[in-house]
Amino acid sequence: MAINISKLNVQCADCPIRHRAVCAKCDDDELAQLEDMKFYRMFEAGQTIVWAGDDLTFVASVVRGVATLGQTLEDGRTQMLGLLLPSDFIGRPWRGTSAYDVSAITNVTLCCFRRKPFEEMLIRTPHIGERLLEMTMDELDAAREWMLILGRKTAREKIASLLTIIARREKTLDVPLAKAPVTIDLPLTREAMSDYLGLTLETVSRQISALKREDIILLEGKRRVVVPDMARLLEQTGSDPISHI
Amino acid sequence: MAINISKLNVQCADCPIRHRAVCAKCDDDELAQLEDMKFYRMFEAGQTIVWAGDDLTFVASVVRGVATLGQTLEDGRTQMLGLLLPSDFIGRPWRGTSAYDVSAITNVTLCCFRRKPFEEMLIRTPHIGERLLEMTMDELDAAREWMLILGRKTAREKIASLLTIIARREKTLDVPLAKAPVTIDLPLTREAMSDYLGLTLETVSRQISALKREDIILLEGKRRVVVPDMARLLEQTGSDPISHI
DNA sequence: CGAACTCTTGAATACGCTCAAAACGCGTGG
DNA sequence: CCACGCGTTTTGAGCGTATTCAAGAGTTCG
Repeated sequence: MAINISKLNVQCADCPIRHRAVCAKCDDDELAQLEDMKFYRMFEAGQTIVWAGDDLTFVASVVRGVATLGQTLEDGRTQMLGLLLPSDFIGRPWRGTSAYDVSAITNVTLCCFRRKPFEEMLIRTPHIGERLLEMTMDELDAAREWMLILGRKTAREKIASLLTIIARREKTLDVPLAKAPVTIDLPLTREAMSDYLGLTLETVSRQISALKREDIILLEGKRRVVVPDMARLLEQTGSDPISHI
Repeated sequence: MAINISKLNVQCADCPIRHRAVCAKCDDDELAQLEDMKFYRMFEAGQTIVWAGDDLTFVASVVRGVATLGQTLEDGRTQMLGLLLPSDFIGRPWRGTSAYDVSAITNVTLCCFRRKPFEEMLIRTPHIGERLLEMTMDELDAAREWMLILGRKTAREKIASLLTIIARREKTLDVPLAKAPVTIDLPLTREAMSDYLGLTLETVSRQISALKREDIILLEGKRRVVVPDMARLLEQTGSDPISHI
């Protein structure tokens, strides 16, 4: 199922996520230990990486590609819980099964560690735990930001919020208040957006059409959005609360 | 504003949350250091502990009482993000301002640490970081569970989910599949429930009335709910996905 | 007893959903 | 190169759930 290239010799030092992933704070010696443990796995767009409830014998960092974290109700309703971009972490130490569905939406490369050895290293290497704590707290903030969006925003505000959040992530530059046009490449189908926002795909489509009709966004193809004036889009988000760094 | 009893001499060894809070893994020596740093603060029901955006110079554990974590949109819409029960942690190390509103809904006692000394201790005391990581991951799971509820569940399912979650927390006993009646003391007003569930208070009231009409729950006063058959209530939750530990 | 809350219930409205059909985009094969 | 098919997206019409607005009942406390 997964293409498993156990020991493809990629040097951690050259790794694109070296300074943002769970290993970010590691010194040379610690990195060497991780280098020794790691193995890569690749998944094709559309493949499922794990199902909720399945055994998960490894933890991993996303090296390349985009994956989604989601949950499904028995009757098929689904809710996306997060986008996993390069450097994001998959799995939970000390837990043997995945609580969530994880799926590759583009081709994905993971840098994996078997869970047990990783847990042991986590105990004896504070640098890893410190970084993992930071990352987990960031995830928690992101999840709570989504709770506000899901619980209290209208369909239009949800769409505008999604666009600004993806824009914010693509350009790590912070809020471009300058009137320069911003281009957003959506890694998501309309359906994936609806799963993220707790809407139907028809509602997503309608709201995007409406934003386009009002010249707040332009479409280049279906998956590329140009925002001529970011400030106007931000007005449509229901205005985020005190922007929490 | 806050009643500040700086050095009320309560021994950590006798503390009701000794084994669940951020200090749970600390040995005697580490505990002595915390003992030395800590100070208590008390807030009365209804008081705000911090506003989103305000400086937060301490971190704290809830010792007694119930507080809420929430966020507010400019136009006044609010979303509750979590309930803070005894042993839960408030604040984020390395961050000087609160991202959220924190309010006491009953009288609350906090065990506080000034942020800087706590951060220093966090670095030199892995036990604290390990426990904080565990707790943060639990919070993240809880937040994601709420995302599913907020995004995909109907009003009735939301109410049933809230009741089962509070029941689950009150009795740390796991799912009482036995047909024994379960009593739930709601620490929340209808409005607080609506803030939690992303509904209006009228909808909350109507759904609770409906569950009562169908004998799925009984009310003893407004704030006490008796569930004669937990299984029947669980059926109303839209059935949680694969119950994740 | 009255004031201030909290909670319940009703009636009308609106927003997003469901069901349905058609347009678009893109790769494959004739 | 065009025809075909499949998946994605758009758009429409009607419906249903939760909201809004409003009034009244139930509690608690000075």
